[in-house]
Amino acid sequence: MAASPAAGTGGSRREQILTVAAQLFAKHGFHGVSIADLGAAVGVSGPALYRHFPGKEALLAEMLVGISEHLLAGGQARACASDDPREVLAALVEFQADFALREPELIVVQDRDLANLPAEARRRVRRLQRTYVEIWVDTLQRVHPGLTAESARIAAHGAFGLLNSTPHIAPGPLGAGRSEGRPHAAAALLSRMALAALMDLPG
Amino acid sequence: MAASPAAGTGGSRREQILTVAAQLFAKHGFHGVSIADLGAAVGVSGPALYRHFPGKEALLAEMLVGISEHLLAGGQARACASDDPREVLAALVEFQADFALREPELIVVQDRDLANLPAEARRRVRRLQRTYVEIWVDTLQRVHPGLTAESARIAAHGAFGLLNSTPHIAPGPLGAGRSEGRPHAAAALLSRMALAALMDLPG
DNA sequence: CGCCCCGGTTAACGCCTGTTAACTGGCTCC
DNA sequence: GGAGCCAGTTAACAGGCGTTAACCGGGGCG
Repeated sequence: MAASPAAGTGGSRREQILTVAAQLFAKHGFHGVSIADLGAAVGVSGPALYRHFPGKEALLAEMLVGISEHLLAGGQARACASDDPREVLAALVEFQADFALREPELIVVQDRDLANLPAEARRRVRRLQRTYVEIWVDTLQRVHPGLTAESARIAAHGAFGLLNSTPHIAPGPLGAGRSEGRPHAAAALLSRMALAALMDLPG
Repeated sequence: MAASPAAGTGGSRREQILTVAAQLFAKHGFHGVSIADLGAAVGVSGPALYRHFPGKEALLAEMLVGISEHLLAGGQARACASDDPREVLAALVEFQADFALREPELIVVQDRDLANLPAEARRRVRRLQRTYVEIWVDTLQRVHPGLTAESARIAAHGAFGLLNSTPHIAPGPLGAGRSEGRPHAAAALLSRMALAALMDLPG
């Protein structure tokens, strides 16, 4: 009735589609993946996807809005967790690094296919992203009192670029393994770099 | 005869097409721009482009190969310009920052639409990129003797992500103006961040 | 038992796109 | 002044795409 079927798996088909779509979109781009491809990848064929999503763009919208909301929520949680802006900054960096390393496909799709969203969803994602960036800007300005907001914004975007470089790492000894247990060496390295860059700012 | 027509303008139509294509591809993605759109944007209509390029993919190929060659050439020049690895590193950072700030569309297209290249061109671009990265890796290892090649590669990609974040900067006081004369404050800020990150590496 | 909705199928439609064909005005060069 | 190429044009084609329509098996429930 009100509850989704198979609550234990959490509406598995929908989530399976979103997961697979993220991988395919990351590899071939939104327009490079057809509905038929997507269906084939989850084991059904073609128009079956319309039983779960009203259209291809809606699927992308749900994916990108979900990412933005997740990042914003995580950012807000870290921002409220401490009064020391340096601690907050370190937590933000670690959070972003962890996400970027765990979900590189989402990182790729988010900034590559934003333009393919329908206008309304695009505005929504942009707003969420802006709010997330403002958390970083505020924190940076509290760490560096003389820093202008413009400079802080550039620095924040730079840090994102640094931390989100994970998709460019060829799978190898350091970056390898989706194993979530132990701390990744790559995440540690990138976090360290980001903190060094962000602590050295003028002001 | 052997010389291209209008050597003074350097085959202006071809270059105009490439420039406009870069802007459109950066905004809408390779598959999001039709040949007709492209023609309209340069003032001709549709199939006229086939007088200058054998096809849409070939156009993209020429663009991406050109970028990779330009970056590699610039990188090799900086690498040979000094014996002090720190000076080389600083020069590499400045070179990349300058390019990223001057040609943000090319930055976007290069890593977003690599997958849309025909196989042969893609391999060629990948090879050029790998060679460019190796310059950075070598330089980093000379600055930090204990650094492994894997770590250096991750650090290099991270630095690229940081420096290439320029397309995400909303046009504003710091990032504004294609005016090439005075040094951009944004470029200086990003270069400083990148150097701080790269000098702090372990090893 | 029979109803009905959920999630799937295949067939078909219409649009858009890359590409080719056929044709044409103008500029250069002999 | 005519030949020929260069850079355009419009018309047409074939293929692929997102989307819709029509149909159907199966499991839960009254």
